[in-house]
Amino acid sequence: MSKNIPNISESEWEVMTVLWKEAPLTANDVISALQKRTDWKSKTIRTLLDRLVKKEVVGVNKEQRVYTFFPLYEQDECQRAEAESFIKRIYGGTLKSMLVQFIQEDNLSEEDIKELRSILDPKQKK
Amino acid sequence: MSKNIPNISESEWEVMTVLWKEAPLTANDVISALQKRTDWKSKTIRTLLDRLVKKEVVGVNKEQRVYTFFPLYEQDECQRAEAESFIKRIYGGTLKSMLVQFIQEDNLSEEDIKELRSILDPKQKK
DNA sequence: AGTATTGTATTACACGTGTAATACATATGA
DNA sequence: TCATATGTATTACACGTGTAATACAATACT
Repeated sequence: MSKNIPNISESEWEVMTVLWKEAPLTANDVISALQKRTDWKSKTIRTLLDRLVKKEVVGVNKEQRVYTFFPLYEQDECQRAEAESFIKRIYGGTLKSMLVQFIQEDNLSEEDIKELRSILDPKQKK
Repeated sequence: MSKNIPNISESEWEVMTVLWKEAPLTANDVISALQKRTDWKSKTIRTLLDRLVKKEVVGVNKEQRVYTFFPLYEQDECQRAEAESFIKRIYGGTLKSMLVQFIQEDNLSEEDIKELRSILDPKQKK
């Protein structure tokens, strides 16, 4: 079982996606990447990075004068952790009830449904 | 399109589930219901109720001396709103990628998958 | 009628988060 | 060598949330 992953706030999550795409990166690398998508000031992003380090979600290499940062958890495991707690909180624990709602409320196109079915299919012949 | 639903915090969500199950209820009703599942003090629950009222997620009837409370949004729409923002935040926007992960990581039993497939099926013949 | 009880209203306080600014140290360029 | 730029460290501050406690008002009991 994966250990307890600290909470990652919404803004922090943005930072993580940058590091998950590529790491290690310097603070400036992260700042450049994020400033393409957000209007955060560099100091703000720096704060987020520091908080992630303090939370031990991000590691830092201080051997050079300019530090480099890298994720300490895989994106998958963080997503799974978030998904589990989300589903428990909002749907009482079952992914199924969530899916049911999505389907019933017609938020999925025929296309989507076809795709979902094909994702499920291979599992059949296990 | 459903209007903008205010943010409902984790604890507040607990309160909402009580009101969604049955409403209107007095504060004491809500308190009793929640104290079966949590160890919150009555004052705490009262605060949560008041905050929900202030946020206009819960309505209150003050015609009697003892107020009664009731939800102003359906559970479904709140769930959908949460789900959408969650999926966008964590999975880049597609329910599919979330499902893929769940399936690939073997977090679904054969049973679950069979059920999901049967939920998807009826839609086929639309 | 006076007091205890029970609801409602107001206030509290710490911690996380969003959103930085300021201070400090070191390397770099003039 | 001194000023400047650039990176890191520290500090700030408001708002939401978790978690209540205290104050106030009206009813109910003695």
